[in-house]
This record gives sequence, C-alpha cells and structure tokens, in this order.
Amino acid sequence: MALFVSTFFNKIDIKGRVSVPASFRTTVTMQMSQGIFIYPSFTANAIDGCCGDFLEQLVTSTTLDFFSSEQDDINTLIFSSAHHLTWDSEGRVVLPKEIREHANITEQVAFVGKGRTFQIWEPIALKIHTEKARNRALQNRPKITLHATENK
Amino acid sequence: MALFVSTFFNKIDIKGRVSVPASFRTTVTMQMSQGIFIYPSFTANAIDGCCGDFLEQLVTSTTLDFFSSEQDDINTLIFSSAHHLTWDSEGRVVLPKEIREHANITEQVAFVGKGRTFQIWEPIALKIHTEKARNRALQNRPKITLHATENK
DNA sequence: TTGACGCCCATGATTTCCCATGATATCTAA
DNA sequence: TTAGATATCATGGGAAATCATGGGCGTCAA
Repeated sequence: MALFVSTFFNKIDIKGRVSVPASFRTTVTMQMSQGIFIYPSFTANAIDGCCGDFLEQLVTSTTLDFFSSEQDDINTLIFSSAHHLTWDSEGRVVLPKEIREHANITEQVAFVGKGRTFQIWEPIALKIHTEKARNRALQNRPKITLHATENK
Repeated sequence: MALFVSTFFNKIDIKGRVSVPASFRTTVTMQMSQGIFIYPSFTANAIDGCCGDFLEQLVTSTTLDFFSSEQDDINTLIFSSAHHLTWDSEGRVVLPKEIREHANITEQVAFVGKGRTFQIWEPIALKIHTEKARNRALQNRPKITLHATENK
C-alpha cells in the first residue's frame, strides 16, 4: 500500500500535537520518506500533505529554470509556506500555528486520503466541502458516469 | 534530496550575527555541504542562498554552454559577489555589509525556503513581495491547477 | 588601540523525547 | 467458538534536549 486512503478524525492536544493515522505513517514509510510535508491548499481552507518525493518533483522539473518567474512564484509560495514534519515515537506531529489558522483548525482534525497526497481539514469545514462536492457530482452525473467508464 | 522549506524570522544582534534556522542547517548538513553560499538576487532586493553543490551544478551544468554569454553572466553576477559563510557553534553567521545593504536588512531577517535554495529578506519587503507573487499566481490559477493535476 | 572576528558560556522559551494509560484490535490456546 | 493474553493505537504529561539570543574574552590586523 503506497496510497493515502480513508478519512481519520484525531484530536489535537494542548501542545498542538496530533497523531498521524497509523495507516498514513505506513504509507509514508513505504515511500522511504522521512516524515511529511504540509502546505496550505491554494483552492480551499485546508492543508495539503505529501511525501518528500512529491515535492522533489517540483524542484527537479525546474532545476535551472531559475529565471522563469511564473513557475518560480508557485514554487516560492509552496516551499516558503511548507513545513516538514516528523513524528515522535508515538506517531504524532505538531501542526504549526500558521497552518492551523489557514484551515481554522482548533481541537479536531480530519486526515483525508487522496491517493498520492492527503489533506487535513477542520471536520465541519470538511463536511460542508463534501456536501458541495456531492451536489456538484450529482449535477454532473452524466459526465461522471462517462468518465468512469473511460477509465475502466 | 534535502529541501529548504518554511519561513523563519530571526534577529540580528549587535555584532551582526543571525541564527541560521536549525532546519536549514540540517538541510545543509544533509547535502554534505560546509556552510552556505549567499549572493544578491538578480531579480529582487533579497539574498539568494544555497549549498555548495548547487553552485557546482551551475558551473558544471550542460544546459549552458561554457563559453556562452549566459554562463559568463552567471559567473560574473553570482560568483564574484558570493560569500561563503560558516556558522559558529551556536549556528549563527555574520551577514556581510554589501549583502545587508542590497536587501535593506537592518535588525530582522526572514529566511525563506525555496526548495533547493533559500532567500534572505528584510521582513517588510518580503511581505510586499509575497502579496504580489500570490496575486500573480492566482491570476495564473488555471495553469496551477493543471500543474497540480499532472503531479497527482 | 580599536574594531572585527572566532570561540566559549549563560539563559529562557520552546520543542522533543520518554514513559504511562485506556481503548480497541489481533492473536492464541483450550 | 470463546476467553484470556498480547499488540497496536490514540492520547496525556513530565523530564530532558534544543534553539535563538545575549554577552564575555582573547587574537589578529589595520
């Protein structure tokens, strides 16, 4: 298993620590990655998370493209606001303050598997987001059905 | 590959010393690099910083012809104005005067992770720069979305 | 002799490490 | 199959280490 799947709800303690779901830790370890990288999502009040190799794709694809401002803007925004988190012997990480504020996270978080990456949400915000996604999906039902067929 | 991530604000003391963020020192050490190299950014009033191996890649890079004017420009602009800094036992470096002046740095600096490299900014200038970069990125949102999809 | 620099020690705040606990899940043996 | 044993997990809290910062002292060169 090298994919992030399922959704887990964990509690943040007074020190700001939260357990990374055991299955996510397994996924990360299998990728030979040391800890996780997280950064604010561009498109939602949520946190995007991934392994080191995922971020390395960004830099290796633009190694000497040093002067191109467009890609540079994106990389700068991601890397400057990213955090590298490693867990303690109990599998917990500390979510930095800026990160928590971006996602309005206070005492509970949802870890949401998204395949190669995952997200961290404030539980109620996730619920609302999921409802909206469901409604959009229902409205676009014909397209989705077609799309799913294509992938089989 | 070790990456420079996050943004750290540190203070410059009376002697001109400033702590290199511990996580940056770890990144440098993992690259087996001795200290850091810094040089004025071409594109902004900021300082670019990197490890030794990154500079070596610039000179040995096959993407630029050794005799080309571009290569010569890089040599002139980067190497002539670069400084090699090593930290003391507490992890501090002294920023040379020319460097500080280029970035209008006085008493506080921001270390900004950019992946394989990092930058050093005067905090207010960084804030302004980040705002602009964010607006540019939002205008290019379709491209960003595409990019994210490609990597997933 | 004065200032720049390297080296050393001190300190408060933060972060990490380590041990403990209860709940749940998994294994094992009759 | 079931009951007891064992392992794993999420969570709590105190001790120890780390970090950023301040400052002293000797060396060296202008």
